[in-house]
Amino acid sequence: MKTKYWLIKSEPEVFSIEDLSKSKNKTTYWDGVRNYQARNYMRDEMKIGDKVIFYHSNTEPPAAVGICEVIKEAYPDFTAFEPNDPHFDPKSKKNSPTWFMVDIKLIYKFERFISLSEMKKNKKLQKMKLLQRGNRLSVIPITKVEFEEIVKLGR
DNA sequence: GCCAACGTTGGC
DNA sequence: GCCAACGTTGGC
Repeated sequence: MKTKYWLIKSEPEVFSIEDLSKSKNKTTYWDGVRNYQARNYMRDEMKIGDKVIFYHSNTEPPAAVGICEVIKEAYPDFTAFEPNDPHFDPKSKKNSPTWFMVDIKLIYKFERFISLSEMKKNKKLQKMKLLQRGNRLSVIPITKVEFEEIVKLGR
């Protein structure tokens, strides 16, 4: 199975890479994806061993902050079933869930965060969907070249 | 099936 | 805090 590469967004106020670093086994379930396209990527294409850039959105500055690995493939996002959860979705049923999550484990946090503006200036990263206008997806496929370029900058 | 209204995302 | 760009909802 060929390794795929992804970029996932999180608002650090909600869940930051420091939070992940402090989590048990540096592992978390990636809950709360409520967009069909992002869900399809997670549910249908994310496989164990895939590599993931962790990105901080809606903060100053927005930046790539570390790398993770997929350690569990898609299973139902149980937060959609819990009425008190901010991600509750009454349309998602336990016997036919709408929403899915994967588990990711931190590989390491970057020594140097790579800001969005730095990525915009980088020739090798120009085609990333992250940089395209109006992009709002929280799970974005990237290429191996893009992944390795960001890792090189952030190491 | 169209599309206006509304809600959310996320850079700035 | 603003607002452009989207996605979703629901009346018709």
